[in-house]
Amino acid sequence: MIAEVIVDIATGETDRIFDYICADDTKIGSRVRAPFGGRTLCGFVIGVKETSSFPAERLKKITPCEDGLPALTEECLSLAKKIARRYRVPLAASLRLFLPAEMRTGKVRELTKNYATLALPLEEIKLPKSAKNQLAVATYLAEHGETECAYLNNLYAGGVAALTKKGYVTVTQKQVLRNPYEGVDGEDFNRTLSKEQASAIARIEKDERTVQLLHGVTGSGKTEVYLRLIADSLKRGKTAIFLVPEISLTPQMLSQLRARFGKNAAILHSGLSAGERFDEWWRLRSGEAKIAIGARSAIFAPLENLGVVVMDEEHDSSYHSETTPRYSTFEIARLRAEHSGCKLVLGSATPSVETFLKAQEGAYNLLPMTTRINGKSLPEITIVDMRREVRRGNQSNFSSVLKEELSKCLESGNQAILFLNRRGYSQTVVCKECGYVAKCLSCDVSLTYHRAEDCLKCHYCGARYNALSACPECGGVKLTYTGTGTQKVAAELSKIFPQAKILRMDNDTTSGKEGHLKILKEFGEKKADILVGTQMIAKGHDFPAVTLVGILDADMSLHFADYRSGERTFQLITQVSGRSGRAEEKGKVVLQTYDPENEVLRYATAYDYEGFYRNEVSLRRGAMYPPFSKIVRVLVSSEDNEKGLETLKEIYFALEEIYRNNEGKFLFFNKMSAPIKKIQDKYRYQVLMRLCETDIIGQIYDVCAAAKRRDVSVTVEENPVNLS
DNA sequence: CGCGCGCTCGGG
DNA sequence: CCGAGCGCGCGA
Repeated sequence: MIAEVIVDIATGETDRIFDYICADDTKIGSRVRAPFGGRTLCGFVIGVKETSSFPAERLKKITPCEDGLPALTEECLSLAKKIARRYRVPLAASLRLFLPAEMRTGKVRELTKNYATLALPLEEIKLPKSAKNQLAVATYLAEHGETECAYLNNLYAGGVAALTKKGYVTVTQKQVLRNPYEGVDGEDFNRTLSKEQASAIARIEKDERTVQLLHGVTGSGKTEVYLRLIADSLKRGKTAIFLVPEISLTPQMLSQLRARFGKNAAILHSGLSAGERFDEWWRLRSGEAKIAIGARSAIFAPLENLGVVVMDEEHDSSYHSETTPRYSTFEIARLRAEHSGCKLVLGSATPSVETFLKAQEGAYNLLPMTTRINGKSLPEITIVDMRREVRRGNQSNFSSVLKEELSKCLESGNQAILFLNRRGYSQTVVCKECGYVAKCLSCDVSLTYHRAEDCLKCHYCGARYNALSACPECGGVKLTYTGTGTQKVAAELSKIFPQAKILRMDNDTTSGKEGHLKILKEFGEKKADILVGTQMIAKGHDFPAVTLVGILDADMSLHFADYRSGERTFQLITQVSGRSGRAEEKGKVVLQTYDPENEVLRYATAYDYEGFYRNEVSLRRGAMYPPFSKIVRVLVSSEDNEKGLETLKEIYFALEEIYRNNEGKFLFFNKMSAPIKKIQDKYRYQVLMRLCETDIIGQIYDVCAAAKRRDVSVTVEENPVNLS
């Protein structure tokens, strides 16, 4: 037999089928070891046939990997082909999405444990009286049967080894699956469904459309709807995928899922060790687990026979892949749902404009959930005009209203969260004499001062520099630190409220993969009174004692030159406000802004999503922004400036030709250097386009694929999330 | 003249 | 992606 093999080298040149001689029982989708140009590579069988057109004497033989099952299902294979075509990546690159990384590197293997059994009946085992441990082991085995060696060795050191040597005990190796959440057991609040929840479920089941949009206010009980749909799917003998944003797989969430679904749920997330992830993946592949839960990559879970796909917080930016292929999780989710003939359920309190428009047009089924489960109203949001504060001589980050509310909150023994609406919060170093700004040598961005370590760091490449005592340009010593960071806010805060315990959460304090969970846990246990942080603290954590949320600079994200800034600001405010008043006491939100008349802020403080949406959609339609067009950026980057420029030019001329031939399909076409001209020593250039007809996107990908060369990376981004 | 490095090509 | 093969530049 001949196997058609894709070797696991993700480059254009090797992106084709290689024929190999294989055993008759070789299965499509299985992993193999393939001799390839002097070395042995991993490969995937994507087809089998009787004969090859390649000269028979040059064909080599593949050997199977002992996986038990083909790693790739037929659906995975056909999806991988679609992805490779859609994003113009080698098939090997799209196949990789479907496998846990540890499977390819071969670093992680099955975990095996040794088990001991008695080789002879206990009566036939003759031991000297002094061999206490051996006697004890033998007796234990006679009573309990097969037992893990590690357990016995712990109790009776050396016993097993001695018995084995004498032939009284046989030891066998067995594969065991690591169980990452063995200890996690939560209560299952098997709540009775509210009328609204029940009707949402009924309407989803009845509707014909693939995509269902649950638009529910914070606290309306969307999660319970998802869990019921997943449980229903299991009852029908089917499987399910449950996607959540990157950071929301909190311990609370996990214990709830564990309690509800037990071992039926496999959890795939970055917090797992490589071995654990490997085993969770195989539990899904083998059918032992039927629900895959995880962030965006869980959409590639090796499940067959899907009954439902759920995408919680549909609007969340973590669903956009940042690495090639830059797939859209939604697109893939819909393909999988369509393939299995099941529903794709999206949920959000603040759906993306694009999704909501589709729902309004009837392409998706819109399911509103407007009442909160606990019957309480949402916290009241007070807008504070910071311009007036400044006019009154208040230069600090805190308005008098916020200070007052903070002290009230602290007095009553409650907790507060202060939110800085900005990423990469920066305190830059500026020389007052010559205007010098400290910049990274590898990236074209200014450095951020970190007080705790007394150093300067680059937030793009992570490089560290010593703190400056004098200006390197003019030698001046009058250096100032501008901008506000969480550090500065926390410091100011402890001056105003010296008795309060303050916790900080941002990229610096959350080193280590579980760093932020630790901080959240501490705060949840009321070990601090105030939590100061960036976006990270906005996501669905439940802190019952929090009764005050302060948004220090609500309009920061409005000033990004990005068509999505209004949408993002609305989502952020809604999400952050949801942190206030989760339990008995009613919560408050103080929103500080320099632009109090801003429409987005007005709609957000009124919790008026539909108002915001109508306003936003008419703005976008007027300006022909997405979803009424598509923004495409081609980003060229290279360490070699000349080579990069050359590639850019080639791409630009080819694209220009497409532009000339399809003028009606373009709204905008421009070549420029990227806003950040250098990142990690790579020079960056871009071509920006806005398309009103998207059928030429394939041609754009083709041009970029053709221009690719050594040492130059070319990426195509559709509606990019950040344009740095 | 010989070796070293950089680029091109092929791999089943 | 990686190794083989070959061309050209430099040093004794």
